[in-house]
Amino acid sequence: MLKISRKVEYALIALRHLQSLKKEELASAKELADSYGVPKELLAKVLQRLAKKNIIDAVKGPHGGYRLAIDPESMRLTEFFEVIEGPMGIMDCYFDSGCEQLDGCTIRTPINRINDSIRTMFNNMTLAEVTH
Amino acid sequence: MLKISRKVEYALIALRHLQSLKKEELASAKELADSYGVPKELLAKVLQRLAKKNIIDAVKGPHGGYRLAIDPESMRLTEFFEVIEGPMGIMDCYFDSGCEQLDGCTIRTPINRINDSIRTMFNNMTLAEVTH
DNA sequence: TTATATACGACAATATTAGTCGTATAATGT
DNA sequence: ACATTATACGACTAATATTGTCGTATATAA
Repeated sequence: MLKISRKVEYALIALRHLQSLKKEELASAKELADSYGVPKELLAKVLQRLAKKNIIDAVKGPHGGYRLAIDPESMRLTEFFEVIEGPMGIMDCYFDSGCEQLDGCTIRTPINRINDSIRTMFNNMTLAEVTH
Repeated sequence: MLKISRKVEYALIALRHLQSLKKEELASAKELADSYGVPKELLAKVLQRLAKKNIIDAVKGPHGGYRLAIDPESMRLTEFFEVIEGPMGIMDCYFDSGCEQLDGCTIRTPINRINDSIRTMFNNMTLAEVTH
């Protein structure tokens, strides 16, 4: 329980690396996967997602790759997590409307407290605090 | 990711209920399971664990059940989680020595930062804050 | 036009979590 | 003594989530 997923882990590792590059310099999924010993295909998917959300820029073709597109200071961790995992996980009770509204929500207050706490915490943390 | 497990959820619900009872009053696994619509067997297991760790008292036989044995103010959430889940989850990087010490730990710093944050947070929260 | 890299969906393998079942043991009341 | 009710506990199965793989399409540089 309360585990950070591999996807997020890989994303953070990759971002950390991209952050260390000179401006305009690129790193490909293959390079990243090789240097950190993580599965290339999976890492690629994560990078694609980050690219789609404009957190990183993607450059196609030979000598292509990725480069940071945002200031990590400017992105909250909650937002970042949700980019990768979609609105789930902790946020179950926030977004999951499959839960029966009636009896349930009195019962769930203790869990909501914890969710709130975690959420607040990650709302107050930026990507930079983790990757720098 | 970062989900609270059902076991923990059930435990919190049960504790919350036990807390509301008069001194010396008991609630059985069956009663609790029925009133909150959770699977009895699973809840029973969780309660047994809490009993084994003296967080609640167990009384056997007809009209038996459980009753709170500690002051919820006195128990940190980390400790509580570990009673139920064992030393795992967030705590992966803390206790899991199966991870290769060498290359790995430079790579994992971002994740460790997050782990630290979560852990610190739950260390500073008591059971009471969640169940009251 | 070939090689390299991203983009993306479908699928398979694993791991984790959730839930069930059977049986033993203890206590209560008749 | 014995039937009933409740906890204790281990083995097992089912469901779900995560992780990882594969095939194919598309863009681009040389």
